[in-house]
Amino acid sequence: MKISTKGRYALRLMLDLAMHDNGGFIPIKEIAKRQSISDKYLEQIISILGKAGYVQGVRGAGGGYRLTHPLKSYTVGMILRLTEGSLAPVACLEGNVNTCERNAECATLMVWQKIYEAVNGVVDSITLEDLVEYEK
Amino acid sequence: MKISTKGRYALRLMLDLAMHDNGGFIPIKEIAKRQSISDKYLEQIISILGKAGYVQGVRGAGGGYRLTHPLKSYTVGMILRLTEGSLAPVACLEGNVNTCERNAECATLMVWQKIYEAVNGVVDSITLEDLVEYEK
DNA sequence: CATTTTCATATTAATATAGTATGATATATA
DNA sequence: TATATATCATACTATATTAATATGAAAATG
Repeated sequence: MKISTKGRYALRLMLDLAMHDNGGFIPIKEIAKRQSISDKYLEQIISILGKAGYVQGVRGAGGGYRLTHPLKSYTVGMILRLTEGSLAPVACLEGNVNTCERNAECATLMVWQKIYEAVNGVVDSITLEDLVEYEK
Repeated sequence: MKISTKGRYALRLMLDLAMHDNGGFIPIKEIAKRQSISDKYLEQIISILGKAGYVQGVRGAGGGYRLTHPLKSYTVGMILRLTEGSLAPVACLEGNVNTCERNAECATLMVWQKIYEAVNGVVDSITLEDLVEYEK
């Protein structure tokens, strides 16, 4: 039941971009240094965020990344789901297809559903704006 | 953010014991067959439950396992924590020692704490009795 | 054209997961 | 007492995932 470094770093990355946003572009190396995370690993992670349109990257000297939307439009859930994949505690709650044929009689499924809803409730109710506010 | 087979099987195992409780001992093989789980793997899992006193095992012909306490005294949280370990979404929320020196300034920690509390809230509020009721 | 930075992909070490496999020990029953 | 049944205890293993590292191409700036 752990969030991997990928999701954790992605959140710290987005929060770092939010905290240091001055309209310009922030190089990954700066963030990596501030957050004490491998810059090459961060590159991979931010690439996911870039492809989803959460951040914009500009190459070359003076380049870097910046957020593309207002802080309040990023929920923690969006960021974690993008980088971690589904936050469902079991695979049979994922996607469209119900792979497990025991679903109907499965009492434990109720447990996983409730955990799922509880987690979603938390991550979808917190935005980057909240985190920036909190950090100040 | 997945619950492993260990925790999932442990819960199904306990629920199976609860559903088929007739005062006597139920062999692992029976449960394994009903639940379509490897009996040798179940043996390992129930051994953990046995050491914690959640079930009692009796060897030999006519032997097997049975629950040691009333259904309502087993929460899903007890069973999952025992088999999965802590349900904390990040290691720095675990145990007594705060390994991470960033804790004080860490805004993301707030997120993990809230997830942790939400998950605990769910699993500690559901008992085996609830699951048996639900399955009927 | 030299430097900076993103962008893209391949490789790898370490760890965790999900079991199998082997066999000893205890109990009931014939 | 022999046989079958079942727990109990460990050792082993295949596969997948995690958490990076490594290499280098492409683009932009001064």
